[in-house]
Amino acid sequence: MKKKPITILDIGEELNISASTVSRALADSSLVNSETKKKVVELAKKYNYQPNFTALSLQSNSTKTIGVLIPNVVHEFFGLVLRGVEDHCHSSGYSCIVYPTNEDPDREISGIKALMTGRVDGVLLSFRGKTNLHIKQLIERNIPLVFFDTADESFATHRVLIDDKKAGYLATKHLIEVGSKKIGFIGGSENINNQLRLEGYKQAVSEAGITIDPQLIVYSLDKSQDEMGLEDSEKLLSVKGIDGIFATTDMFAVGVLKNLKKINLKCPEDIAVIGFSNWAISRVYEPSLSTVEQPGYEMGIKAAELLIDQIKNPETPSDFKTVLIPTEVIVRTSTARGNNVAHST
Amino acid sequence: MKKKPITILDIGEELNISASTVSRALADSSLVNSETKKKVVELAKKYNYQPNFTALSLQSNSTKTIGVLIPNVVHEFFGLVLRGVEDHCHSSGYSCIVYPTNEDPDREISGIKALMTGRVDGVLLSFRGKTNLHIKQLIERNIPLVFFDTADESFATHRVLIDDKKAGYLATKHLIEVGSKKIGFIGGSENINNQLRLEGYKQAVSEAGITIDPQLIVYSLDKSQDEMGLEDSEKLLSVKGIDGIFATTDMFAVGVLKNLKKINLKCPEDIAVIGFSNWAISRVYEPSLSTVEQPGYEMGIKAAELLIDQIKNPETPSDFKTVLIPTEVIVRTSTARGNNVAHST
DNA sequence: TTGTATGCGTTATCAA
DNA sequence: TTGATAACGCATACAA
Repeated sequence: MKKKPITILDIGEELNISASTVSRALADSSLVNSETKKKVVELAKKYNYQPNFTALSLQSNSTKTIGVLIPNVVHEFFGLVLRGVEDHCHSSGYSCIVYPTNEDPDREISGIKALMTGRVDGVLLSFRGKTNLHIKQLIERNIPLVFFDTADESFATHRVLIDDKKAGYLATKHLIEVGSKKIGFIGGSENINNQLRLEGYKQAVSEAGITIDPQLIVYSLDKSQDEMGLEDSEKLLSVKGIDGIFATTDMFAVGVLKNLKKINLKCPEDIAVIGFSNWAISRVYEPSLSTVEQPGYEMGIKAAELLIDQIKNPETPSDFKTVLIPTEVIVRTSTARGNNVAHST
Repeated sequence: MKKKPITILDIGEELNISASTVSRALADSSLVNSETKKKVVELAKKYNYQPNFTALSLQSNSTKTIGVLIPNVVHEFFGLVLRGVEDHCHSSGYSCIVYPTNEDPDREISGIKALMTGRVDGVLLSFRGKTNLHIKQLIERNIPLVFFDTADESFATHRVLIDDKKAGYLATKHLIEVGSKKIGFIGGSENINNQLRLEGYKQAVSEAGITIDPQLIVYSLDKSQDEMGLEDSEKLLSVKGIDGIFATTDMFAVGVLKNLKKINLKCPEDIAVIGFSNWAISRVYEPSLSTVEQPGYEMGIKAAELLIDQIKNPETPSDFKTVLIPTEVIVRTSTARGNNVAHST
């Protein structure tokens, strides 16, 4: 039995004035008698009047809400992105509808469809492929759209990314600097981020005059609970003389560290390991894990900022930006050897 | 320049029929001529017509949306809750507006206020205190409300919780079973969950005929990045003869394990350690950490289920349920001693 | 200073 | 079988 919320009409009736006057009084309009204004405000307070959000939206044609399609909410990086998005939204008076897609194309499509019905003023989206058609429809409807984390070049939108290739390059270069010569690459899945990180890896290896060895490059298909890629990293570690590993996620790097203990290889002495993302576990694990910072919070803030700016300035911007959030290598114990010092951040 | 989305009126004009007929045709009403129906459907498809969500909401007085006030989105447990909530919502045709409150009372209050304007059909809320007044207003407005994780007894609502006292009891009892006699308790903050877990701890200790020793009970105020409570657990470990520790979070338990290495105490041989929540890190860390499962996903599913049921059956239910999601002790290396065996889950 | 009428997009009711 | 009209709650242009 839903009790009907009080409306300006109810207030007007009780005061024998029209709804418009109530509306104006509540908006503190200068055209309204201060006596009646006072009465209205008092009554509104008494009944704890709240304007109906849906009516406001219908009339203003804006919902003050954005949609966020995010691959995973149980994830340190994406969680940070979401927190950044929400922080900026909150300070701009916006709300977020969150659609965790769990990397399922069907969920992505149904999310995009839901957002095409005018329930949000804009969309934040991590592009995972397979949804091109629906994204196109979104853009055709002129619904502001900003990509984060991954983007499709073919769409004219703002993008907020990290430079994955550069990050992969820097991580690999760091391994080379601490003396690694036979460096393995282990990636979680063959998505675009990991492909770019692999390109960076290849560039760094080539620049160092080392031949790229395909048997050192592994994509793990491990979809187990923790996705540590234990089996695949074991295989990688069996390559003779391997003395460095770049893993595209911290979890995979930890999987490597675990396997190292089993086969009695010492890290960092025998083999240096670097991960990716700077998750809590990289700080906590022993040995602590060198990694590449992936600033999710900043990415979320920036993406929300660009989106809301675009919502507020609806004339189609001619200059779509690709914002690259800076990353950096964080050196910890797992690569602390040679003339390098471990920072225990 | 926001392109106006197409409406049933537009379609009607083009076909020289009224909006009502279009509406009926789209609803596949049997009262409409199959010829015109066909035309309408075709045109709607051609223009990719989507009914305006806001108008639908205003007219039906329901938004098919729920609000979720959640303390933290960068958090394995709450992330799982959110995933569960979203999964159930998705399969019931609902969307979620997420308000991460970051434990900030102001954010909680502004979230609740935002939800009082009719933009959601119901609210999911983890009660953190200090917002009693606003929650009361929510209830007075007959907005369906379900508590998860923590609840305030004074409100008549459904609740989805774990039995924290029992969980604390079982964790401590497990330590006793593996031979611990002088057991420390370390909790992250003095919130209601931790207080209940402490009660369980006390009960188990007392039942074992051990006197409760206040110096063995510590609440850490560590608000550092990782909240491992390193300093406080160090203090606790300095108590002579301590041979078991129950930490109310896995992160704190890991902090204990780290400190043990420093002072050359062996786990589980010299001291047994059990955490709480069954986070990924408890499986990954070495030694692997015994812990108490805290089923966030199930909690989210159940909470969303109760809320949406209540939304669909608006007559005020007389029997508010308190659903306790079952928990269990997960035994790993950190307590594997005596006649116990480590399960490496 | 206030009231009336209109529109936002849709469905439902009533009339034709 | 279809159309006109009201209603959802609000803001605003126009009339008084």
